[in-house]
Amino acid sequence: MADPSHPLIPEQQLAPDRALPELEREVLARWRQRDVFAKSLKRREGAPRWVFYEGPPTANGPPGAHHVLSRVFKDIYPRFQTMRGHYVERKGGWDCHGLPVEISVEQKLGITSKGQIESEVGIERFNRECRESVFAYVEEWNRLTERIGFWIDLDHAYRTMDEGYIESVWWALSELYRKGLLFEDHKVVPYCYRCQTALSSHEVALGYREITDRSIYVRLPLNLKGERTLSGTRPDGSKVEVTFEEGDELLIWTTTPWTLPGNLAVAVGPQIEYVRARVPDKPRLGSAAGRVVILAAERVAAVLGEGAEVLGASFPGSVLISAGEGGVRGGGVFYRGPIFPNGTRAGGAPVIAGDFVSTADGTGLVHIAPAFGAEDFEAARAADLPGSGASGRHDVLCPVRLDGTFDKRVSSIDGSRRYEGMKVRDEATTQALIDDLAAHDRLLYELPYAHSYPHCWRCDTPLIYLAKVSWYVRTSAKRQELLAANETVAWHPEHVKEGRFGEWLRGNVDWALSRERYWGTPLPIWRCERGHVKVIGSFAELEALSGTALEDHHRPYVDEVTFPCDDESGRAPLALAPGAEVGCPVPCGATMRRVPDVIDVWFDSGAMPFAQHHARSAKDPAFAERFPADFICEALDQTRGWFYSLLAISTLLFERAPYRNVLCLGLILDQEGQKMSKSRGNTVEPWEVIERYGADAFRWYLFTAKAPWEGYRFSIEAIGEQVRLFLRPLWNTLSFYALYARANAARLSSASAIGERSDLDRWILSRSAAVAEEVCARLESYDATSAGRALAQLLDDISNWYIRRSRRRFWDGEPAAFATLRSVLVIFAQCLAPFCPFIADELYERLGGELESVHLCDFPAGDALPERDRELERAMELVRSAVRLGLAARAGAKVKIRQPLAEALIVADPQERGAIEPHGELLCEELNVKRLRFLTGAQELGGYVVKPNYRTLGPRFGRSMPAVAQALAKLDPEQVAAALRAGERLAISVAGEAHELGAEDILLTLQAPEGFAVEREGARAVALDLHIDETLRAEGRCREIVRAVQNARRNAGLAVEERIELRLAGASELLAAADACSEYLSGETLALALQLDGDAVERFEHQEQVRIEGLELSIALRRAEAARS
RNA sequence: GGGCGAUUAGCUCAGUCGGUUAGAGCGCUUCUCUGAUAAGGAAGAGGUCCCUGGUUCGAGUCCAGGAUCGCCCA
Repeated sequence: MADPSHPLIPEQQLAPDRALPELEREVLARWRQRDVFAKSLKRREGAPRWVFYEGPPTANGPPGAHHVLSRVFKDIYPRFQTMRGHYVERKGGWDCHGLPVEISVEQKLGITSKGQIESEVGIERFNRECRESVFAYVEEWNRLTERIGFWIDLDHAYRTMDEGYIESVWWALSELYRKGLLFEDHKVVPYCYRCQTALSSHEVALGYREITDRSIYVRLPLNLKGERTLSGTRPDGSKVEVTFEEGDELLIWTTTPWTLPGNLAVAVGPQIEYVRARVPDKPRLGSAAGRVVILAAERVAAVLGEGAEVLGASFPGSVLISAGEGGVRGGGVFYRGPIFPNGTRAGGAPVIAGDFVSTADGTGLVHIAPAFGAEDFEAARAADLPGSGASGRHDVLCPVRLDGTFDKRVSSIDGSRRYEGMKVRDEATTQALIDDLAAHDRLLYELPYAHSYPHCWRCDTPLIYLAKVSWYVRTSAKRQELLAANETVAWHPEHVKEGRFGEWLRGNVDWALSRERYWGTPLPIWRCERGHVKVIGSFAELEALSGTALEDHHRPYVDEVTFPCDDESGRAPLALAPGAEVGCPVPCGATMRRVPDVIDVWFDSGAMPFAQHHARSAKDPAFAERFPADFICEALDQTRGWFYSLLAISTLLFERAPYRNVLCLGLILDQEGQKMSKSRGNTVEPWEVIERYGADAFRWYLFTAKAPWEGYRFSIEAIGEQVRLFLRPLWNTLSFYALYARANAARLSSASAIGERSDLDRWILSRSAAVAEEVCARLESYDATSAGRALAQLLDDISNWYIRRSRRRFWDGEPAAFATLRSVLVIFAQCLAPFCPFIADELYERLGGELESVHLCDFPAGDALPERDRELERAMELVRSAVRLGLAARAGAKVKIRQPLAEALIVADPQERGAIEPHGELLCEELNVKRLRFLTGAQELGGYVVKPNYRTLGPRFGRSMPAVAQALAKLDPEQVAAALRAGERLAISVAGEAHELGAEDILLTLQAPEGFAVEREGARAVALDLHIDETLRAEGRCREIVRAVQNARRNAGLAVEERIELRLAGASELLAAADACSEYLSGETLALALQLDGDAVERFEHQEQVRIEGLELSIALRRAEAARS
């Protein structure tokens, strides 16, 4: 049995320059062969679950660097939690439905419009093509997933297009319907008339572009004979009276002239102040000069120019309002409508209230076309206008057809010309409308207007907003519940909770579910001609009703399933046809047909907690055991995507949040901070990174470069740097261990006892325990970044301090050193396992780990860790700081480290001295000095500077702090130092008052003197005695010679443990030095024979000439074995 | 236009509760060490902590306003 605390002799030497990608492929093969992932799960069967949900990607395109990002973060925490003793199932998933899939198929089939799908291709073939293309890249996804070490069960991945999945979604929808949370309504949606489809919000976001539209100011004459005086009240209670006259005009502004034929009303801000103003006589105001128009007081100057005459006092918008909830009011004004004939009755059109009206631009009066704007729609409906689809009505005035043309109702103002068939956003149409307004004296003027406007991201057609019928989930009714559920979630980063996500929930609107598309989960809603609705919750239910069993519930098959309506209410509700509310037979008996829409794909993925297990009940154990998730992780853009759809569905169905922790990831940008995109050509291909540097390097970079939600400035070089800084030194540490363990094989394998651990051993063991604890705590709180940085620090401690300082002991084959290094490396491998699963496993394997893989280990914690010795850790910190100072002092004095010096003077307080002194030998070696001398006072090394400790004194003295600082500056520093050292308190006087200061209130800093080999840091300093006597000089030379010989050995290609014969010749000073230390020299260089003479050294096969302190030295050496034979 | 986040050395990033000399790594220059290391050590150059104002004895840190960038939304 392999005890990690005992030395182990590796079977083979490890090349220091081992190619990591190749190593990783071997580790992968080992995992496969040993079935490690399955075993890691098996080991934890019956343990408490820690639940992970996979947010399903779509596999119809190749995976990119950002997918690697999310997949490695989806890997590290489940791996960690498994090591912590949890049972962490990881079921894969694929998002199959949706527009991106449809579009790739459209492109493949060479079609460009929705119409062609039905007329030329047919839904059956189209969906078959979709089904096939969904997994076009699934092989590459699988390959990459495995290669980056993302352990997830792809063999049992859920797929949103599977029959079982769809049935679960149907169940969810029928539940929502049962709870009254699924309903049908009009809604204004962004719409592409070329593609003839509504766009989802994130699609709209893709297409914003800066364009210049023609905006116009339009005058709408009041519908008024003579004059009329209206009174009103301001919010502050003051009364207002204003008289309108025949000929007064409402002034509106629009950037979309084509929406005017849909006009039903004008909205004003009830609390905005308006005025009657006379249009001045200016060229551009042309024919309107002298007219009286009504607009917001604030906008007069901007719209009419400086100096426009304002008639009378201003009045609040509420005065104007003529229609509101419940229909037409008593007061207010009307204007002559419709602006363009549009099939509605001519007469007075009302003024209504609009909260959204602003005076930032325009006139403060907004023309309202309910079918063409979401705000228009809401305002008109709130005012209960006919033609707004208001309560109980389904008569939204929408004189535009789905192909983006006006219908036959729309004509020119005088009725002379029909606009039917004209595309609404065509320039010719805009021109015709403007000409028409001008010809009828309605136009004030026109103004180019540059703004950001959404376009279809596929075909670049400017979008229009159009009222359409859609099915909704009534999420807004559960807003409080959604917010309460959000409260239970730990977000990483935290600000998402109250910020982006919280804001989104607070502004929650109902979830528009319908998509007029083909490849998606069909909406399970059937309706008869009389308007009765049935929502089907299972396939069996559908079969029972229709007698039809389907193998595939996608369109078009499901569209063909019909059944007689069994409604027994005796009423035909609305039937979508106005005025169709009539009686109905019992049972109704009319044919029920499916509503043709499919559902938003976000509903698919949001249903995954239960749908992935084909659950159709909250009590289904397969679901209930795995709900909610402990952890999910996706990019930040999922806030309104998956994060929301999961929360909404779970809250509405199960009244709780579906996840406990959410990790949000940022974007991957290129080096310049630009978004990566194929068109920019700045993408970094994952495979390139992996093949060059390996998956561990990629992972390590992503984990440790920065907080993952901040986004990455990513380049392949940045990953190379991580190899150089972390993975390579790590591998070399292992390689070092193997090298010396093998060189000392005989001694190590025969030694039964490890022997006593040195301070350094106990120090690195304590450090590794400290870091293991920290890594564990950080990973528990989803902070891989600082966990990884702590590990990097530990590696530095191991490799650049522990090993460097212990080289001699490794060289001598001291079992305690090997045992220590091995334990430390095993702990390191275990801590590193979730981060870099490949190299960690290789380390563990090479170190003779007890189990088949590091990934089957428990995370090192508690009794499994070496004992902490915090005092030792602290002492070593002080020692290393003294070393830093000493080395700096040497550099300052330009004395090489190889030259021994007699003495180092250490200034330290008694406590520090107590910590450093036991490690004096180490300090001497590192600084290459013979002795240490400790000084408690700084007298010999310059003086002290006394500074106030603002941290303690600031709160105490507040604004008299400067006086305190002044008082302290006046004291004699040496006396202060002496007094504090004696444990006395210090009396000072500030503004005539006496105060006492303790040691904690004073900072003593050393004043560094000029011209001495002294370095200081705070109150510590190290100085060096620079006097070099003959003994020291000879010793220094000897070390130079040793180094030269070692170089020669290396140049000769000798292995570290090979013995040599050595001959030196040259300057007598050097030979004398070599003679004086011949034992040391032979020992260091493994010379069995040493000859110092001026003889012909050319008899040995390797020789070289070097200069030491300007003196010549000839070195000749050969293998000792060669000499014997 | 609104919300969220970011802005610290040439580059990539730390910076705790506000505490008085703002750090690390990379890169650069010089030196040094080395029989594990593609490494290590020292010194140097390099900073308007985005700007302006405020709070405070004291602001990279807190507050307000602004700029720029990114994301989300209109």
